[in-house]
Amino acid sequence: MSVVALAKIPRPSKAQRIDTIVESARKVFCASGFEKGSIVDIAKDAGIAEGTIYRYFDGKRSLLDEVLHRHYAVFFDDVQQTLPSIEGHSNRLRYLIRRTLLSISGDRGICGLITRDKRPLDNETPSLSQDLNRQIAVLMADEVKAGIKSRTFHCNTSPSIVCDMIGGGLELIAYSYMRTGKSIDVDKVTDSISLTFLSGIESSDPTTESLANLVERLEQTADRLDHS
Amino acid sequence: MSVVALAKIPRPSKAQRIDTIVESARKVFCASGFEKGSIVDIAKDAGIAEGTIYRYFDGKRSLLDEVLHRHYAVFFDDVQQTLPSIEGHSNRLRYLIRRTLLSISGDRGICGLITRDKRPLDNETPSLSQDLNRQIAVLMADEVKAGIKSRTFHCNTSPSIVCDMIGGGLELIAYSYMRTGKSIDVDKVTDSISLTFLSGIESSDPTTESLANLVERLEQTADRLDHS
Amino acid sequence: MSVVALAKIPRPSKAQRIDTIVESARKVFCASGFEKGSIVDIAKDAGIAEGTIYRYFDGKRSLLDEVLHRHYAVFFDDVQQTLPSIEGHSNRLRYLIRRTLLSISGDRGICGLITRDKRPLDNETPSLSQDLNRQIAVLMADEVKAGIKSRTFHCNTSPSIVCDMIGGGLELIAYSYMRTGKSIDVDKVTDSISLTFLSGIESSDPTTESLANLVERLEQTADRLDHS
Amino acid sequence: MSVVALAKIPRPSKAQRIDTIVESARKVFCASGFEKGSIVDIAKDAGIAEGTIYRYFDGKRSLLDEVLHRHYAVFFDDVQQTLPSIEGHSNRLRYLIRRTLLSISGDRGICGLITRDKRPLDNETPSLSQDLNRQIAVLMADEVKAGIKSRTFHCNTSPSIVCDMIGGGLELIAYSYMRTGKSIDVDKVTDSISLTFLSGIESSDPTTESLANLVERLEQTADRLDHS
DNA sequence: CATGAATGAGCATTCATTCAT
DNA sequence: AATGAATGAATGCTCATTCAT
Repeated sequence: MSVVALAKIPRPSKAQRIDTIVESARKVFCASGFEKGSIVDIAKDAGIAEGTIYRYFDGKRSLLDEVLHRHYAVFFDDVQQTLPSIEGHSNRLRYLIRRTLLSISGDRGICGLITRDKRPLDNETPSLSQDLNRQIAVLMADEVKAGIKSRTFHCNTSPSIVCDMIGGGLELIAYSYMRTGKSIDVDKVTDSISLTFLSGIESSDPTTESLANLVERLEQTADRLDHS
Repeated sequence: MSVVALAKIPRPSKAQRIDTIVESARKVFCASGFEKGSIVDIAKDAGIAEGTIYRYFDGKRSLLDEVLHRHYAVFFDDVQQTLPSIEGHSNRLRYLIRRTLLSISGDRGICGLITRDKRPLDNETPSLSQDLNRQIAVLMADEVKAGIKSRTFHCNTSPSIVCDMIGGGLELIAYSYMRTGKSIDVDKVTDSISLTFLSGIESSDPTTESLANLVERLEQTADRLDHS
Repeated sequence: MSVVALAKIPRPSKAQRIDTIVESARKVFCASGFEKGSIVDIAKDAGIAEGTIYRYFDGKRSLLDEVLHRHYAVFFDDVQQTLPSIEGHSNRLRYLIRRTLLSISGDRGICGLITRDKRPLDNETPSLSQDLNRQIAVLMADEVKAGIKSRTFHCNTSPSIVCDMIGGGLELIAYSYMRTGKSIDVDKVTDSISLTFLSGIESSDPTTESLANLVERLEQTADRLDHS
Repeated sequence: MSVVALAKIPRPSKAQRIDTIVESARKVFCASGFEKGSIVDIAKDAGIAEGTIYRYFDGKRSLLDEVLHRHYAVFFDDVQQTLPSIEGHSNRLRYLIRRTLLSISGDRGICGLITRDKRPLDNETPSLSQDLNRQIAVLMADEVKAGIKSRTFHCNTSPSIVCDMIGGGLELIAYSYMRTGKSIDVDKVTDSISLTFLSGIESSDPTTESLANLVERLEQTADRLDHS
């Protein structure tokens, strides 16, 4: 190893340091949660002194914010670039669901962190995670509202409740994933959720029934023509 | 003061003691959350010494478990007595949703507690609350499965995902209730949720309609052919 | 040693505990000052755990307050009982000076503590010591004011400034005592201070003297004239 | 941009650097006190790195010393030039008092610093401020001693105690100024202090009494001569 | 010379749990 | 059985000082 090579690593750049710290924070918070994850542990994991962390972050909470921010940033960048290119409110909702599921299944650790530390309620500074989760919900709600306006969706239900059901469902699926570790079949789950809130689960709704009947009559007519 | 009068209160029975403690724990945990609610506060509220609590409970976590257990017991007693008397899987699901909403809106305090301390994940002893929430989910899932079997519901979706959506939706509504304090219109929300997962949000599909038209035209043609 | 005797010591009473803690706090604060004196040191000196201190005191500052309070309590009890029995404003001022000097020379440790931690200026909760020092100043100022009213003292000077001079002088003497450890001759210093602010340091004014001489010569002349 | 222009500022001289640092230290210490004022803040204010400070000063305490030293230097330069030109020990003492009061009221910031951080006692390196205050005391004490020698002052009191009273009084007035912000009427306070230690506060001092008596007897003698 | 990142000891405070009484 | 005093480990955070660059 040449002297030059040695000289190249000794002091990581500011960005590298921050990356190291955030990554260690992510690991520790994911493993122990925000409350139980200690600064000492993060410093140890990063191989630095506790004080160093405070050079880059105002405190524990700021660290958590950065960890979450980085996680969500990827998600929102992707969504903002992709969403406009999708036609149809149903399809766009499908995409949002699928993208969220991918995010969940792609980073089991942080998913657990978000899953646990989501509810502050009394904390002065609410965690970043709820804001971002809320943004996803808003994206979905906007889609539903637009869908209702364009008559794609009927207005028998409240958009916010539909989104609560989608969002809450995704959350529980995420949580189940966290606990069991059983991998998520993204496409299947996306289909299942989409189908449920699009068409419901009732088998005997009028439309479907009449469609079935019509098909049956069509077949009979075809048969008649065939045999004529 | 007579001896009899003295003898009447002197030592509360074991059950009474436990009741006192659990009730105080409920109050404190609801007010401050599990982490921030301290044993000292509970003991003070119960008018006893801290040590006494440890005679009846293994530790803080056990106390929480008992608080939650009692809360859910009322719920499940009610459900077990009412559910069998309701006909139709849709109606039974509706009942479960409505009953859960009532439980949420009826005890804002404990709802907040459950809402916050739901996710342990790494704690040795996982909170009781998830088990009980899970039981509600199981009740719902059973209903959906039975509905599919009896052809009331179609099988294009997964029962567990439907239940995740219902349960998750209820959770988010509960959380929103906790944060805003805005009272829940139980019947309206029940309708909205039921409609969503039963019939979906899609208007009658244009495709289905044109298909009907097409069939009609085919039929007319067939008729004409028939009668020619 | 009997069993009974053994049983008598094991758990010190609440008052004893507090005494132990306050005494240790006094020692530590006197030795290191308030800022540098640590709770750990106090606990160690008292032979107890840090947490125990917090059972009896709200925090570090409360401990200091108690230490100072106890110190001043003796002083003020004494003053309140003695002051009314002394006649004459000069004598009462003398007593206050002397009593303060006794307090200073009698407890070199706490004198240093007060001497050092007297000036908060920006702290939210000002230390108790200034309040109490202020009380002494008020006692003295009241005496001076009453003296002026009764024409014992002339009104060419401001009572508050006289008291500042007495109080400030005592403080510097205390500080000097702290640094050198040289014992204070209480009576001599009392005399010196009293003389200074009562009569000042100017020699009988030459003008006054020559006037006296002149008068004497006039008298002698008068005598001679008389007897002639 | 020419090379010359660049070359003109690039490296401040050692003296300039020190000046910058000391001035920033003065600002920070005055604003936050010695303990709470941090090296980082000083470095930021000076627009340099923390490490640079340590190239010019041994540590935080040295910085404080230099700040105080410079403050007192102006004072002592002035005093040394003015004092010799004043006749009479009383007048010289008056001047010293007045000059000190001017110093106090002229720089409220550093006055607070001195007022607060005056008493180290156990610190390895005692603050410079006491030494300098002591020098003022020495100047005053010299004056008093000389006054006693020349019979201007009587020797019933100790010079050091008189100076303690003057110095301590000035200190308390300074502290009061710091706390209230109420401007000091330099001339009035000077008069008040001077009057007090020169003539005392007793209205009926023996000299005055005997003078009154002498005058009375003089009048009586004159009367007798008149009537003889 | 100057930098400023890194250090790491130090501190006040909290609280679930234990155990002597 | 009940008490509640005592424990002491654990935590987030500060900052004077050092030293590699």
